[in-house]
Amino acid sequence: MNKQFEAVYALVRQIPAGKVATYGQIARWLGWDHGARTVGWALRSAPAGVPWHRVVNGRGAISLFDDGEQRLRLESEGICFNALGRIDLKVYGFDGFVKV
DNA sequence: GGGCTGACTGACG
DNA sequence: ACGTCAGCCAGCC
Repeated sequence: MNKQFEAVYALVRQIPAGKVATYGQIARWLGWDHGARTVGWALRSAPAGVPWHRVVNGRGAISLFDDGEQRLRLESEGICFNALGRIDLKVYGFDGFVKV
């Protein structure tokens, strides 16, 4: 487990229920201006306890192929999807990350 | 050490 | 708003 990975998990854990964050947002928060992909990769190995389902791509859509499950989890947390199956980041976007 | 892959993003048409 | 192209980062052959 790398330190940077833990930083990602720490940030994701800060996302409260009913809110979501984007890969790029987390990436930039960590200083990886163009390493959003790495964030997704870190989440790929995310340990239990990390609400990875609250992380979506910059367009507010689920990039993961198992969108069925992820979407279900988000909806059970009070997050509504629009007709196009995307999340309104202006409403559910979370930006209250705190440095650890 | 070299090259490929991926849970992304921004720009362009 | 959607599809395509190119760029960046870290891990795994």
